[in-house]
Amino acid sequence: MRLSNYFLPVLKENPAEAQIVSHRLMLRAGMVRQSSAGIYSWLPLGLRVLNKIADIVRQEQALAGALEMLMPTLQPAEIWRESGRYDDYGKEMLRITDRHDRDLLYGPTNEELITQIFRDSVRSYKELPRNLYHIQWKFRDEIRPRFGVMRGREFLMKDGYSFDIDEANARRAYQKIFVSYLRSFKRMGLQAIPVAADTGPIGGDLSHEFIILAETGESEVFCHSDVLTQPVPEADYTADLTPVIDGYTQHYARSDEMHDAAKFEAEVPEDKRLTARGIEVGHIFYFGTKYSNAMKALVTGPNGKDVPVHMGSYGIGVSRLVGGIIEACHDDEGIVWPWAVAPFHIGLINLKPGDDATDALCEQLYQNLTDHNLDVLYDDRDERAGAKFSTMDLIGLPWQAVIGPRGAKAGEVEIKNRVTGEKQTVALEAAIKIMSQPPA
RNA sequence: CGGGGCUUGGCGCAGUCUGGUAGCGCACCUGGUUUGGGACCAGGGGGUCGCAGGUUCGAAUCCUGCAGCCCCGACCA
Repeated sequence: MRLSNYFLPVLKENPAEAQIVSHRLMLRAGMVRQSSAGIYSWLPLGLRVLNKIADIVRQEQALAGALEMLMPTLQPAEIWRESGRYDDYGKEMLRITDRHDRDLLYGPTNEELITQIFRDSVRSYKELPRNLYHIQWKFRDEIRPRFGVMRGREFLMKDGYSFDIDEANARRAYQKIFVSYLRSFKRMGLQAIPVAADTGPIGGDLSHEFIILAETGESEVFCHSDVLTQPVPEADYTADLTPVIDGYTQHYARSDEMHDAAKFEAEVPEDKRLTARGIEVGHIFYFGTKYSNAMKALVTGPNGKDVPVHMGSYGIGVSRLVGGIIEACHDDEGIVWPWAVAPFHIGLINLKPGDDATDALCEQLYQNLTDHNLDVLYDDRDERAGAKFSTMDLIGLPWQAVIGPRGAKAGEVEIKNRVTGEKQTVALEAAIKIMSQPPA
Protein backbone atom coordinates (compact mmCIF):
# COMPACT_ATOMS: atom_id res chain seq x y z
CA MET A 1 0.00 0.00 0.00
CA ARG A 2 1.25 3.42 -0.95
CA LEU A 3 0.80 5.95 1.81
CA SER A 4 0.02 8.63 -0.77
CA ASN A 5 -3.15 6.67 -1.58
CA TYR A 6 -3.96 5.64 1.96
CA PHE A 7 -6.18 7.15 4.64
CA LEU A 8 -4.00 7.57 7.67
CA PRO A 9 -5.00 10.67 9.65
CA VAL A 10 -2.33 10.75 12.36
CA LEU A 11 -2.44 13.25 15.17
CA LYS A 12 0.63 15.05 16.41
CA GLU A 13 -0.91 15.94 19.71
CA ASN A 14 -2.72 13.86 22.27
CA PRO A 15 -6.49 14.15 22.14
CA ALA A 16 -7.75 15.46 25.48
CA GLU A 17 -10.37 12.75 25.95
CA ALA A 18 -7.94 9.86 25.72
CA GLN A 19 -6.46 9.02 29.11
CA ILE A 20 -4.89 5.62 28.69
CA VAL A 21 -2.06 4.84 26.35
CA SER A 22 -3.82 2.45 23.98
CA HIS A 23 -6.68 4.88 23.45
CA ARG A 24 -4.27 7.75 22.82
CA LEU A 25 -2.17 5.75 20.40
CA MET A 26 -5.17 4.38 18.52
CA LEU A 27 -6.45 7.88 17.95
CA ARG A 28 -3.03 9.31 17.14
CA ALA A 29 -2.15 6.48 14.77
CA GLY A 30 -5.37 6.99 12.83
CA MET A 31 -6.82 3.59 13.74
CA VAL A 32 -10.17 4.67 15.14
CA ARG A 33 -12.37 7.69 15.64
CA GLN A 34 -14.95 8.00 18.34
CA SER A 35 -18.52 8.32 17.17
CA SER A 36 -20.13 8.64 20.58
CA ALA A 37 -19.35 7.35 24.05
CA GLY A 38 -18.10 3.80 23.71
CA ILE A 39 -18.82 3.62 19.97
CA TYR A 40 -16.04 3.80 17.41
CA SER A 41 -15.45 3.92 13.70
CA TRP A 42 -12.57 1.75 12.57
CA LEU A 43 -10.33 3.47 10.03
CA PRO A 44 -8.32 1.43 7.52
CA LEU A 45 -5.27 0.89 9.71
CA GLY A 46 -7.31 -0.14 12.74
CA LEU A 47 -9.51 -2.42 10.70
CA ARG A 48 -6.45 -4.28 9.42
CA VAL A 49 -5.45 -5.13 12.98
CA LEU A 50 -8.99 -6.10 13.89
CA ASN A 51 -9.10 -8.45 10.91
CA LYS A 52 -5.72 -9.97 11.68
CA ILE A 53 -6.82 -10.79 15.20
CA ALA A 54 -10.11 -12.22 13.95
CA ASP A 55 -8.24 -14.38 11.44
CA ILE A 56 -6.01 -15.87 14.10
CA VAL A 57 -9.10 -16.67 16.12
CA ARG A 58 -10.72 -18.25 13.06
CA GLN A 59 -7.73 -20.44 12.34
CA GLU A 60 -7.50 -21.67 15.90
CA GLN A 61 -11.23 -22.25 16.17
CA ALA A 62 -11.12 -24.34 13.02
CA LEU A 63 -8.29 -26.46 14.44
CA ALA A 64 -10.38 -27.05 17.55
CA GLY A 65 -13.32 -28.16 15.44
CA ALA A 66 -15.55 -25.12 15.84
CA LEU A 67 -17.59 -23.97 12.86
CA GLU A 68 -18.02 -20.37 11.87
CA MET A 69 -21.44 -18.94 11.17
CA LEU A 70 -22.98 -15.50 11.46
CA MET A 71 -25.96 -14.44 13.50
CA PRO A 72 -27.63 -11.03 13.23
CA THR A 73 -27.02 -8.09 15.53
CA LEU A 74 -30.76 -7.61 16.07
CA GLN A 75 -32.71 -10.31 17.83
CA PRO A 76 -36.39 -10.76 18.64
CA ALA A 77 -37.34 -10.22 22.27
CA GLU A 78 -39.44 -13.40 22.37
CA ILE A 79 -36.55 -15.81 22.70
CA TRP A 80 -35.13 -13.73 25.52
CA ARG A 81 -38.49 -13.90 27.25
CA GLU A 82 -38.31 -17.67 26.86
CA SER A 83 -34.99 -17.89 28.63
CA GLY A 84 -36.10 -15.40 31.23
CA ARG A 85 -33.30 -12.99 30.48
CA TYR A 86 -35.36 -10.26 28.82
CA ASP A 87 -36.21 -8.87 32.21
CA ASP A 88 -33.04 -9.98 33.98
CA TYR A 89 -30.62 -8.26 31.67
CA GLY A 90 -31.66 -4.79 32.70
CA LYS A 91 -30.65 -1.50 31.21
CA GLU A 92 -27.48 -2.86 29.71
CA MET A 93 -29.55 -4.31 26.91
CA LEU A 94 -30.45 -1.95 24.11
CA ARG A 95 -34.11 -2.45 23.31
CA ILE A 96 -35.61 -1.41 20.02
CA THR A 97 -39.15 -1.33 18.68
CA ASP A 98 -39.80 -1.72 14.98
CA ARG A 99 -42.61 -0.14 12.91
CA HIS A 100 -44.95 -2.99 13.75
CA ASP A 101 -44.35 -2.41 17.43
CA ARG A 102 -42.41 -5.64 17.79
CA ASP A 103 -39.78 -5.72 20.48
CA LEU A 104 -36.24 -6.25 19.26
CA LEU A 105 -32.89 -5.91 20.92
CA TYR A 106 -29.33 -5.38 19.83
CA GLY A 107 -27.67 -8.60 20.90
CA PRO A 108 -25.32 -8.40 23.89
CA THR A 109 -24.63 -12.15 23.49
CA ASN A 110 -26.23 -15.02 21.63
CA GLU A 111 -27.13 -17.97 23.85
CA GLU A 112 -30.83 -17.66 23.09
CA LEU A 113 -30.47 -17.31 19.36
CA ILE A 114 -28.04 -20.18 18.96
CA THR A 115 -30.16 -22.37 21.20
CA GLN A 116 -33.19 -21.62 19.05
CA ILE A 117 -31.27 -22.50 15.89
CA PHE A 118 -29.96 -25.66 17.43
CA ARG A 119 -33.28 -26.93 18.79
CA ASP A 120 -35.03 -26.30 15.50
CA SER A 121 -32.49 -28.37 13.59
CA VAL A 122 -31.04 -31.09 15.76
CA ARG A 123 -33.03 -34.03 17.06
CA SER A 124 -30.54 -36.80 17.76
CA TYR A 125 -27.52 -37.32 19.95
CA LYS A 126 -25.83 -38.65 16.83
CA GLU A 127 -25.36 -35.12 15.59
CA LEU A 128 -23.38 -34.21 18.69
CA PRO A 129 -20.98 -32.81 19.58
CA ARG A 130 -21.24 -29.46 17.84
CA ASN A 131 -19.43 -26.21 18.38
CA LEU A 132 -20.63 -23.12 16.53
CA TYR A 133 -19.27 -19.62 16.75
CA HIS A 134 -19.48 -16.28 15.09
CA ILE A 135 -17.59 -13.01 15.17
CA GLN A 136 -20.14 -10.27 15.39
CA TRP A 137 -20.71 -6.83 16.85
CA LYS A 138 -22.31 -6.77 20.24
CA PHE A 139 -23.90 -3.95 22.16
CA ARG A 140 -23.98 -3.57 25.90
CA ASP A 141 -25.13 -0.24 27.17
CA GLU A 142 -22.41 0.06 29.77
CA ILE A 143 -23.02 2.50 32.57
CA ARG A 144 -19.65 4.00 31.97
CA PRO A 145 -17.82 3.21 28.76
CA ARG A 146 -14.12 4.10 28.99
CA PHE A 147 -10.61 3.30 27.93
CA GLY A 148 -11.36 3.55 24.23
CA VAL A 149 -12.13 0.23 22.60
CA MET A 150 -11.24 -1.65 25.78
CA ARG A 151 -14.62 -0.95 27.33
CA GLY A 152 -16.82 0.15 24.51
CA ARG A 153 -20.56 -0.19 24.33
CA GLU A 154 -20.35 -1.59 20.84
CA PHE A 155 -17.62 -4.18 20.51
CA LEU A 156 -16.59 -7.04 18.29
CA MET A 157 -16.69 -10.39 20.01
CA LYS A 158 -16.09 -13.94 18.98
CA ASP A 159 -18.66 -15.99 20.81
CA GLY A 160 -18.92 -19.74 20.48
CA TYR A 161 -21.34 -22.30 21.83
CA SER A 162 -20.88 -26.01 22.36
CA PHE A 163 -23.56 -28.69 22.44
CA ASP A 164 -23.01 -32.08 24.02
CA ILE A 165 -25.01 -35.03 25.22
CA ASP A 166 -23.76 -34.93 28.79
CA GLU A 167 -21.45 -33.20 31.20
CA ALA A 168 -18.47 -35.43 30.50
CA ASN A 169 -18.58 -34.59 26.82
CA ALA A 170 -19.23 -30.94 27.55
CA ARG A 171 -16.13 -30.91 29.70
CA ARG A 172 -14.13 -32.17 26.77
CA ALA A 173 -15.55 -29.42 24.53
CA TYR A 174 -14.56 -26.94 27.21
CA GLN A 175 -11.01 -28.27 27.30
CA LYS A 176 -10.62 -27.93 23.56
CA ILE A 177 -11.57 -24.29 23.64
CA PHE A 178 -9.37 -23.75 26.68
CA VAL A 179 -6.42 -24.98 24.62
CA SER A 180 -7.44 -23.06 21.51
CA TYR A 181 -7.57 -19.85 23.55
CA LEU A 182 -4.11 -20.41 24.96
CA ARG A 183 -2.87 -20.89 21.41
CA SER A 184 -4.76 -17.90 20.01
CA PHE A 185 -3.41 -15.42 22.54
CA LYS A 186 0.10 -16.80 22.20
CA ARG A 187 -0.02 -16.27 18.45
CA MET A 188 -1.00 -12.66 19.03
CA GLY A 189 2.16 -12.17 21.03
CA LEU A 190 0.40 -12.18 24.37
CA GLN A 191 0.91 -14.04 27.60
CA ALA A 192 -2.54 -15.02 28.76
CA ILE A 193 -3.24 -16.30 32.25
CA PRO A 194 -6.30 -18.49 32.73
CA VAL A 195 -7.84 -17.64 36.08
CA ALA A 196 -10.67 -19.37 37.85
CA ALA A 197 -13.90 -17.45 37.39
CA ASP A 198 -17.27 -17.38 39.06
CA THR A 199 -19.45 -20.17 37.72
CA GLY A 200 -22.63 -18.67 39.10
CA PRO A 201 -25.53 -20.97 39.93
CA ILE A 202 -24.06 -23.89 37.95
CA GLY A 203 -21.11 -24.34 40.25
CA GLY A 204 -18.17 -26.59 39.50
CA ASP A 205 -14.78 -25.64 38.16
CA LEU A 206 -15.67 -24.94 34.55
CA SER A 207 -15.30 -21.24 34.08
CA HIS A 208 -12.12 -19.37 33.34
CA GLU A 209 -11.19 -15.88 32.36
CA PHE A 210 -8.13 -15.30 30.23
CA ILE A 211 -6.21 -12.29 31.38
CA ILE A 212 -3.25 -10.65 29.68
CA LEU A 213 -0.81 -8.74 31.82
CA ALA A 214 -0.75 -4.97 31.40
CA GLU A 215 -0.01 -2.14 33.80
CA THR A 216 -3.23 -0.36 32.97
CA GLY A 217 -5.45 -3.42 33.19
CA GLU A 218 -8.74 -3.24 35.04
CA SER A 219 -8.38 -6.58 36.79
CA GLU A 220 -5.90 -7.53 39.44
CA VAL A 221 -4.45 -11.03 39.12
CA PHE A 222 -3.06 -13.18 41.89
CA CYS A 223 -1.32 -16.32 40.76
CA HIS A 224 1.41 -18.85 41.23
CA SER A 225 4.23 -17.74 38.95
CA ASP A 226 4.57 -21.26 37.52
CA VAL A 227 1.37 -20.61 35.58
CA LEU A 228 3.39 -18.21 33.42
CA THR A 229 5.86 -20.88 32.39
CA GLN A 230 3.36 -23.55 31.42
CA PRO A 231 3.83 -24.70 27.82
CA VAL A 232 1.31 -23.62 25.21
CA PRO A 233 0.11 -26.92 23.74
CA GLU A 234 0.19 -28.21 20.19
CA ALA A 235 -3.10 -28.25 18.32
CA ASP A 236 -3.67 -31.95 18.85
CA TYR A 237 -7.31 -32.13 19.80
CA THR A 238 -7.52 -35.91 19.67
CA ALA A 239 -5.20 -36.25 22.64
CA ASP A 240 -6.29 -36.26 26.25
CA LEU A 241 -6.19 -32.59 27.16
CA THR A 242 -6.65 -33.06 30.87
CA PRO A 243 -2.92 -33.03 31.74
CA VAL A 244 -2.43 -29.82 29.78
CA ILE A 245 -5.34 -28.08 31.47
CA ASP A 246 -4.28 -29.38 34.86
CA GLY A 247 -0.83 -27.93 34.28
CA TYR A 248 -2.49 -24.54 34.38
CA THR A 249 -5.35 -25.07 36.77
CA GLN A 250 -3.48 -26.96 39.48
CA HIS A 251 -1.88 -23.67 40.55
CA TYR A 252 -3.63 -20.84 42.26
CA ALA A 253 -4.69 -18.20 39.73
CA ARG A 254 -7.54 -15.79 40.38
CA SER A 255 -8.64 -12.29 39.60
CA ASP A 256 -9.56 -9.84 42.35
CA GLU A 257 -13.21 -10.88 42.12
CA MET A 258 -12.48 -14.43 43.21
CA HIS A 259 -9.32 -13.83 45.20
CA ASP A 260 -8.97 -15.52 48.57
CA ALA A 261 -5.95 -14.06 50.30
CA ALA A 262 -5.72 -16.79 52.92
CA LYS A 263 -5.85 -19.54 50.32
CA PHE A 264 -3.31 -17.71 48.16
CA GLU A 265 -0.85 -17.51 51.02
CA ALA A 266 -1.47 -21.08 52.08
CA GLU A 267 -1.06 -22.60 48.61
CA VAL A 268 1.62 -20.46 47.03
CA PRO A 269 5.17 -20.14 48.40
CA GLU A 270 6.11 -16.52 49.00
CA ASP A 271 8.71 -16.37 46.21
CA LYS A 272 6.16 -17.69 43.72
CA ARG A 273 3.39 -15.24 44.48
CA LEU A 274 2.65 -13.00 41.54
CA THR A 275 0.34 -10.03 41.83
CA ALA A 276 -0.18 -8.01 38.70
CA ARG A 277 -2.70 -6.04 36.72
CA GLY A 278 -4.32 -7.42 33.63
CA ILE A 279 -7.00 -7.17 30.99
CA GLU A 280 -9.67 -9.79 30.56
CA VAL A 281 -9.67 -10.82 26.91
CA GLY A 282 -11.50 -14.11 27.04
CA HIS A 283 -14.04 -15.90 29.15
CA ILE A 284 -15.26 -19.46 28.85
CA PHE A 285 -17.85 -21.34 30.79
CA TYR A 286 -19.95 -24.41 30.99
CA PHE A 287 -23.52 -23.74 31.97
CA GLY A 288 -25.07 -27.15 31.62
CA THR A 289 -28.73 -27.21 30.63
CA LYS A 290 -29.64 -23.70 31.72
CA TYR A 291 -30.78 -22.57 28.27
CA SER A 292 -31.61 -25.95 26.79
CA ASN A 293 -34.04 -26.56 29.61
CA ALA A 294 -35.64 -23.14 29.44
CA MET A 295 -35.88 -23.23 25.67
CA LYS A 296 -36.48 -26.93 25.20
CA ALA A 297 -33.40 -27.77 23.21
CA LEU A 298 -33.71 -31.53 23.48
CA VAL A 299 -32.13 -34.39 21.62
CA THR A 300 -33.09 -38.04 21.68
CA GLY A 301 -30.42 -40.07 23.41
CA PRO A 302 -29.27 -43.65 22.67
CA ASN A 303 -31.92 -44.96 25.05
CA GLY A 304 -34.72 -43.25 23.13
CA LYS A 305 -35.34 -40.63 25.78
CA ASP A 306 -35.22 -36.90 25.14
CA VAL A 307 -32.61 -35.02 27.14
CA PRO A 308 -31.63 -31.36 27.22
CA VAL A 309 -28.23 -30.70 25.65
CA HIS A 310 -25.31 -29.58 27.76
CA MET A 311 -23.93 -26.28 26.63
CA GLY A 312 -20.94 -24.06 27.11
CA SER A 313 -20.10 -20.63 25.78
CA TYR A 314 -16.77 -19.13 24.90
CA GLY A 315 -15.96 -15.49 24.27
CA ILE A 316 -13.00 -13.53 23.00
CA GLY A 317 -13.09 -9.75 22.98
CA VAL A 318 -11.72 -9.14 19.51
CA SER A 319 -11.94 -5.35 19.51
CA ARG A 320 -10.78 -5.20 23.11
CA LEU A 321 -7.70 -7.16 22.12
CA VAL A 322 -6.62 -4.37 19.79
CA GLY A 323 -6.40 -2.05 22.78
CA GLY A 324 -5.05 -4.80 24.99
CA ILE A 325 -2.21 -5.60 22.65
CA ILE A 326 -1.22 -1.94 22.48
CA GLU A 327 -1.27 -1.71 26.26
CA ALA A 328 1.15 -4.60 26.32
CA CYS A 329 3.22 -3.51 23.30
CA HIS A 330 4.23 0.13 23.07
CA ASP A 331 7.01 2.54 23.97
CA ASP A 332 7.45 6.31 24.16
CA GLU A 333 7.44 6.67 20.38
CA GLY A 334 4.28 4.72 19.73
CA ILE A 335 2.93 1.27 19.13
CA VAL A 336 5.21 -1.76 18.73
CA TRP A 337 3.09 -4.36 16.97
CA PRO A 338 3.70 -8.07 17.38
CA TRP A 339 4.35 -9.52 13.94
CA ALA A 340 1.19 -11.61 13.76
CA VAL A 341 -1.22 -8.72 14.25
CA ALA A 342 0.75 -5.84 12.73
CA PRO A 343 -1.36 -3.91 10.20
CA PHE A 344 1.63 -4.07 7.87
CA HIS A 345 4.86 -5.99 8.39
CA ILE A 346 7.12 -3.37 6.92
CA GLY A 347 7.14 0.39 6.56
CA LEU A 348 9.19 1.46 3.57
CA ILE A 349 10.38 5.04 3.69
CA ASN A 350 11.44 6.86 0.56
CA LEU A 351 13.54 9.74 1.83
CA LYS A 352 13.56 11.60 -1.44
CA PRO A 353 10.63 11.01 -3.74
CA GLY A 354 11.49 12.40 -7.14
CA ASP A 355 15.10 11.25 -7.01
CA ASP A 356 15.29 8.67 -9.79
CA ALA A 357 17.72 6.25 -8.16
CA THR A 358 15.89 6.40 -4.83
CA ASP A 359 12.49 5.92 -6.41
CA ALA A 360 13.74 2.98 -8.46
CA LEU A 361 15.24 1.15 -5.51
CA CYS A 362 12.15 1.78 -3.40
CA GLU A 363 9.89 0.46 -6.14
CA GLN A 364 12.04 -2.61 -6.52
CA LEU A 365 12.06 -3.37 -2.82
CA TYR A 366 8.33 -2.66 -2.54
CA GLN A 367 7.63 -5.09 -5.35
CA ASN A 368 9.96 -7.79 -4.05
CA LEU A 369 8.57 -7.65 -0.53
CA THR A 370 5.01 -7.74 -1.82
CA ASP A 371 5.91 -10.75 -3.94
CA HIS A 372 7.06 -12.46 -0.76
CA ASN A 373 3.52 -12.03 0.63
CA LEU A 374 4.60 -9.38 3.06
CA ASP A 375 2.33 -6.44 3.83
CA VAL A 376 4.21 -3.25 3.06
CA LEU A 377 3.22 0.33 3.72
CA TYR A 378 5.28 2.45 1.36
CA ASP A 379 5.70 6.08 2.44
CA ASP A 380 6.08 7.72 -0.95
CA ARG A 381 4.75 11.08 0.19
CA ASP A 382 6.58 14.32 -0.36
CA GLU A 383 7.26 14.91 3.32
CA ARG A 384 10.34 15.65 5.33
CA ALA A 385 12.36 12.74 6.63
CA GLY A 386 11.63 13.51 10.26
CA ALA A 387 7.90 13.46 9.72
CA LYS A 388 8.11 10.09 8.02
CA PHE A 389 10.25 8.57 10.75
CA SER A 390 7.90 9.82 13.44
CA THR A 391 4.84 8.49 11.66
CA MET A 392 6.42 5.07 11.19
CA ASP A 393 7.49 4.90 14.82
CA LEU A 394 3.99 5.92 15.89
CA ILE A 395 2.15 3.29 13.89
CA GLY A 396 4.67 0.73 15.04
CA LEU A 397 5.27 -1.61 12.09
CA PRO A 398 7.79 -4.33 13.05
CA TRP A 399 10.36 -3.40 10.39
CA GLN A 400 11.25 -0.08 8.83
CA ALA A 401 13.17 0.06 5.57
CA VAL A 402 14.74 3.40 4.77
CA ILE A 403 16.09 4.34 1.37
CA GLY A 404 17.63 7.70 0.49
CA PRO A 405 19.92 8.93 -2.27
CA ARG A 406 23.03 7.69 -0.43
CA GLY A 407 21.77 4.15 -0.08
CA ALA A 408 20.23 4.12 -3.52
CA LYS A 409 23.60 4.84 -5.08
CA ALA A 410 25.14 1.89 -3.23
CA GLY A 411 22.10 -0.33 -3.69
CA GLU A 412 21.68 -0.49 0.06
CA VAL A 413 18.76 -0.36 2.44
CA GLU A 414 18.81 0.73 6.04
CA ILE A 415 16.53 -1.46 8.08
CA LYS A 416 15.37 -0.75 11.58
CA ASN A 417 13.98 -3.15 14.10
CA ARG A 418 11.07 -1.33 15.75
CA VAL A 419 11.32 -3.47 18.87
CA THR A 420 14.98 -2.85 19.67
CA GLY A 421 15.59 0.28 17.60
CA GLU A 422 18.61 -1.46 16.15
CA LYS A 423 19.58 -0.37 12.63
CA GLN A 424 21.66 -2.05 9.98
CA THR A 425 22.54 -1.22 6.41
CA VAL A 426 22.40 -4.14 4.02
CA ALA A 427 22.04 -4.99 0.35
CA LEU A 428 18.59 -5.39 -1.15
CA GLU A 429 18.48 -9.18 -1.13
CA ALA A 430 19.67 -9.39 2.46
CA ALA A 431 17.07 -6.82 3.48
CA ILE A 432 14.29 -8.92 2.01
CA LYS A 433 15.58 -11.99 3.78
CA ILE A 434 15.81 -10.30 7.14
CA MET A 435 12.46 -8.58 6.93
CA SER A 436 10.65 -11.75 5.92
CA GLN A 437 10.91 -12.82 9.53
CA PRO A 438 9.63 -11.21 12.72
CA PRO A 439 12.28 -8.97 14.32
CA ALA A 440 14.07 -10.54 17.23
C1' C B 1 -26.54 5.79 39.21
C1' G B 2 -23.28 8.77 43.19
C1' G B 3 -18.89 12.20 43.23
C1' G B 4 -15.54 15.47 40.34
C1' G B 5 -14.02 18.02 35.79
C1' C B 6 -14.55 19.78 30.90
C1' U B 7 -17.23 21.90 26.29
C1' U B 8 -13.95 28.41 22.36
C1' G B 9 -11.82 26.83 13.83
C1' G B 10 -9.56 19.83 12.28
C1' C B 11 -6.20 19.08 17.06
C1' G B 12 -4.09 21.22 21.70
C1' C B 13 -5.15 25.51 24.49
C1' A B 14 -5.66 31.06 26.39
C1' G B 15 -9.60 34.50 27.15
C1' U B 16 -14.67 33.70 31.63
C1' C B 17 -13.19 35.87 38.17
C1' U B 18 -13.19 42.10 36.89
C1' G B 19 -19.41 41.90 30.25
C1' G B 20 -17.33 46.08 25.28
C1' U B 21 -18.21 42.10 20.04
C1' A B 22 -12.53 36.27 19.65
C1' G B 23 -6.75 34.99 20.19
C1' C B 24 -2.17 31.58 20.26
C1' G B 25 0.52 26.98 18.67
C1' C B 26 -0.07 22.89 15.38
C1' A B 27 -2.65 21.43 10.95
C1' C B 28 -4.63 23.43 6.08
C1' C B 29 -4.05 26.70 1.20
C1' U B 30 -0.47 29.97 -2.05
C1' G B 31 4.60 31.52 -3.20
C1' G B 32 9.72 31.12 -2.11
C1' U B 33 13.92 28.95 0.40
C1' U B 34 14.93 24.19 2.41
C1' U B 35 15.31 18.59 2.59
C1' G B 36 18.47 11.64 6.80
C1' G B 37 14.52 12.60 12.99
C1' G B 38 7.91 16.20 13.11
C1' A B 39 11.97 23.01 8.58
C1' C B 40 11.96 28.50 7.72
C1' C B 41 10.03 33.22 5.67
C1' A B 42 5.93 35.84 3.58
C1' G B 43 0.87 35.87 2.47
C1' G B 44 -4.09 33.51 3.17
C1' G B 45 -8.81 30.71 4.44
C1' G B 46 -11.66 28.80 8.35
C1' G B 47 -14.90 29.75 14.50
C1' U B 48 -19.20 33.71 16.88
C1' C B 49 -17.39 30.52 21.69
C1' G B 50 -22.10 22.74 23.22
C1' C B 51 -27.73 23.90 22.99
C1' A B 52 -32.08 26.74 24.67
C1' G B 53 -33.93 30.65 27.39
C1' G B 54 -33.03 34.99 30.51
C1' U B 55 -30.47 39.68 32.48
C1' U B 56 -28.15 43.95 29.90
C1' C B 57 -27.38 49.47 25.54
C1' G B 58 -24.02 45.25 24.88
C1' A B 59 -22.84 38.22 26.79
C1' A B 60 -17.61 33.31 25.19
C1' U B 61 -17.77 36.03 29.95
C1' C B 62 -23.48 36.87 34.54
C1' C B 63 -28.25 33.72 35.71
C1' U B 64 -31.57 29.30 34.70
C1' G B 65 -32.42 24.75 32.29
C1' C B 66 -30.72 20.91 29.06
C1' A B 67 -27.12 18.02 26.31
C1' G B 68 -22.43 15.84 25.19
C1' C B 69 -17.63 14.18 26.68
C1' C B 70 -13.74 12.71 30.33
C1' C B 71 -12.07 10.94 35.26
C1' C B 72 -13.04 8.13 40.24
C1' G B 73 -16.60 4.35 42.26
C1' A B 74 -20.55 0.10 41.80
C1' C B 75 -21.10 -3.47 36.70
C1' C B 76 -18.79 -6.17 32.19
C1' A B 77 -15.72 -9.51 26.36
